[in-house]
Amino acid sequence: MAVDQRRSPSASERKRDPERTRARIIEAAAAEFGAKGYAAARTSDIAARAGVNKQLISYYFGGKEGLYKELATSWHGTAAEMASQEQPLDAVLASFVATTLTDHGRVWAWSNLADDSPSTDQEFLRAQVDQLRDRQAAGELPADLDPGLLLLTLMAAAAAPLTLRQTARQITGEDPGTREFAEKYAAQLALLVRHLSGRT
Amino acid sequence: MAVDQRRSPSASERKRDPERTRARIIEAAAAEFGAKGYAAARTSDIAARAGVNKQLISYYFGGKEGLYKELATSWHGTAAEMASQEQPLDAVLASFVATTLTDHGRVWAWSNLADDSPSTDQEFLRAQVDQLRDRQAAGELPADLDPGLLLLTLMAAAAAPLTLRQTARQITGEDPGTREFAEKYAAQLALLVRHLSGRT
DNA sequence: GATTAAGTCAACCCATTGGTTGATAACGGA
DNA sequence: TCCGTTATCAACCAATGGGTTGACTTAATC
Repeated sequence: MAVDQRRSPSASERKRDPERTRARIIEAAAAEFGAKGYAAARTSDIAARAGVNKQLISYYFGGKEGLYKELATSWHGTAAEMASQEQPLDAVLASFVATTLTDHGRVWAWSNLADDSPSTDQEFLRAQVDQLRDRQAAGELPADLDPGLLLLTLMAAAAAPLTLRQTARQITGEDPGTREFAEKYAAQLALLVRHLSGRT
Repeated sequence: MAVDQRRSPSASERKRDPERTRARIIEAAAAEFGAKGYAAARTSDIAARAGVNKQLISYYFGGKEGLYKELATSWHGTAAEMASQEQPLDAVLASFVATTLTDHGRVWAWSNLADDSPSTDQEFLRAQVDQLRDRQAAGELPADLDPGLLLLTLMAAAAAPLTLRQTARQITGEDPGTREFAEKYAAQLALLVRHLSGRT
């Protein structure tokens, strides 16, 4: 360790780095909460995974619950971006399927079952509903469906490998958590919405 | 309490009734596990809800986990029946939507997220896949879809008010746990599969 | 009626878990 | 270089929660 440490302290070789520590804790929390859900997740496990003393969870986030809330709100920004870009419906569904494989997605699924926190970003949902309405107006989707409920159906369908994880495994015999499965499933969904749009 | 208790002991006015006690505990467990999930559910709450001493959970089921497993397997019989009857697809979906409002359904959803227990009955799933394949052969559903994945999609879609509970609430502004919502949603799904089948 | 078995409960036990404390080390500015 | 602040940690703490113990009560059997 003969490296001069006084200069350029932002490099990765630092003894103390609050930013990095915070980030590591959040990342570890996403993994743990995502894997086991809030109640079953252990703060000591989160700290261990982050490679950090568990007291730092209190120090930075005010405890387990604070950390969870931070996590829940932290990706609202990300979702908002995703909403803005106009893509073919296939692509939207595919990207949604993809996010269900992330830790974020898993936490989202857990939080959807519990009735504690506001899970999804309102902006995102509104934008998506509007987009569906547009597609209906353009004849891309049947006009007699309620766009809100349709969005709900499509999101649930896309999230199936996550929310119905065990069932998916039992039906297909494969692990629904892999990228291959997600791609195959997304392809199937694309096929399905094509049928929906009338063009067989 | 001047009622003669010695005669006809199977009536509801008994001091001790193991059957009833067992049933009450199971019922209470379904409610608690369904509401909060396994990890967050408290055995004392289950006992309290059942109006019974919490030790009886150990006595009858060997503890929290035993109770949970009992619960998980207890409705496999019920599901099997549901599978056998040949109904129009609308009806199948509707009954599936309906079961997502029950405590059973909620527990099922939780157990699907966690990777602990075998959640759904294998028989049931196989039967449903076969049924879908038949419908494809009959031209009722597009033949180019994989029947297994299609079942997954349909189940996920039907379970949306449960698995995407918070999101559903945010999208529609209503409580997705009510019977009215379930009916409205089932109607929407019926409409959707009709579009799928080609007959616009 | 006596004896045994089954059912139920109040009280206690102890491992787990989230959180706190106080000490210590690193960093940055005077 | 010294000092105050910030970051980090090991050890400790209180509460929670699932489980057990032992006593007591009801029901069935002889």
